[in-house]
Amino acid sequence: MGMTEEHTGGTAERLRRDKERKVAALREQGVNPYPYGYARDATTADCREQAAAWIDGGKTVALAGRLMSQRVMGKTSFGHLQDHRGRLQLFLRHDELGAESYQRFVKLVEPGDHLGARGRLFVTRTGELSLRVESWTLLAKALLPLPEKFHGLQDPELRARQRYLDLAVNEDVRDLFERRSRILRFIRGFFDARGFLEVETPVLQALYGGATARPFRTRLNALDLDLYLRIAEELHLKRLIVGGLERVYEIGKIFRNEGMDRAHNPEFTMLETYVAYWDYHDMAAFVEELLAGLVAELTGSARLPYGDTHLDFAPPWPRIDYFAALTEAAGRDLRGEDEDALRALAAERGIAVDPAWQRGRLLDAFCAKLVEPGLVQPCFLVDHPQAISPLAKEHRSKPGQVERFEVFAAGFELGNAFSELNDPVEQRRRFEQQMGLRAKGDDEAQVLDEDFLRALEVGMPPTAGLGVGIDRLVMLLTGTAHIRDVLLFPMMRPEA
RNA sequence: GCGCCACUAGCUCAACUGGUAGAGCAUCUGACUCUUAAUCAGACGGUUUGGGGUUCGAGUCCCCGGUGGCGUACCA
Repeated sequence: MGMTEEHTGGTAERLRRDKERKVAALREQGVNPYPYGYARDATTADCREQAAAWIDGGKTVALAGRLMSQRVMGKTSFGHLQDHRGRLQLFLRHDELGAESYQRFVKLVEPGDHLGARGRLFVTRTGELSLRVESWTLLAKALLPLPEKFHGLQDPELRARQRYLDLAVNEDVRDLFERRSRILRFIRGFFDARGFLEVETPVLQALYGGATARPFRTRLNALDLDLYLRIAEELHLKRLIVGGLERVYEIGKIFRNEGMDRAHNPEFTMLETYVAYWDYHDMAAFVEELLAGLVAELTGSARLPYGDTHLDFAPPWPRIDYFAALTEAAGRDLRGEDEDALRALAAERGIAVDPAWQRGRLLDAFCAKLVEPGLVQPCFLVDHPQAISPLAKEHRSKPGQVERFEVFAAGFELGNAFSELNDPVEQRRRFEQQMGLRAKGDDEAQVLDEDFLRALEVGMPPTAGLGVGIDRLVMLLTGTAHIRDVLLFPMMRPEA
């Protein structure tokens, strides 16, 4: 054989054994490789901000973080310590730490381990702010290696599956999720400043509604009951308007049992808000202010970089009538066309349609294909057909249309809003219309909800409602092409 | 769903028309008291995604499975 026992197994196994051996050696030296805490008193960012003063004052600081690199040069060593605010170089000398501590750092510590380090700041000959380490403590020993230091972790599958590693080594990923958090914080602040109540409504529901989508099913053993995961927040939030809460919003997970691609994850975050006594014009102005504010928060102006150009969010944005846009894109007015004519035209234009779809959804297929991709600058597509908007109020002057808008930017639908239908008799008729579509095979058509109708019968004031897909908003605001990259833990097939 | 493509060491990647699987980083040993992709010398590490087939011979060609990427369809 010629191989010693020490060298059997793959590299991964050997890397792990080396680290386990180090853990054992540390314990033998009386060092706990997994202690209980560390009295950190500064971050690497604090060090950078206060560098001049702290160097002058000879201030001793205690940092904590993950060792990302290690350069041992005999009796001097360098390394980079990374905390959640950045990195700082560590400088360790044999004659300053003593043989035991120095050798322990050289022999038993590796990139990937968590350390606490105490010392004074100085600037090296090459000009890098560094910590001259006077004492250090192992805070947690890693048993797996970090990815390669120069190329890092690039495989998109590994990055998504092992987001902890991706976050540990890819700074731009940490930065993106900080921006996502800022976006959510800004939104909450915006609503809170205007007297909105943040609420939470059920995810598990006996009936699903509020959107056109297929649900996930689950089961409640205690009540021996089949349940659905919600596909929208709408119907519960409107019950709250009936209850007199007047201004509510919810930011929560929605689940839709449909395709996955770069713009769709089975679970995603939706913002919905409902405001009593507003109509959809009020809501449009509100959306303009919210999104312009968000863009300003992230870029300092109303302009958002987008490809070679930019999107201009300064209000007001154009209002584009649904049928006017459709007529222009299709080259003729589709309002008078019957289903057969629409199907023939779809076939002619290469637009895929489902045989179960009725007129309304056929029209929307044209819109999705011909109109929406061209909506690059922020705008509102307004006054959709009633047939595809069963929860929206009929338009006050356009027969067959409803008071609804969809917000578009970069060819993406960012939000959907309407003057909410609050006539319980008309709402029942619309539900029955939807149930008719279901019976004809459209399994995405909406389900009649008796309790919601009862709520409307108790009386809902005139109300405007809005839904915004947060993940898509984050994609737009951060210039991210794939929804996977704005989700910390995107849906993945289980590992084999 | 469908179509195309990819999968080689822990990570990032090589290996011509089929002919003994390599490198850098990481790891281990040694040298080195201002380095930073440290450097220098040496060593270890592989069922080439799994299974089957063709062939004297398969990382390479064929078939089936797994996972992913991109495109396409629907939904936010």
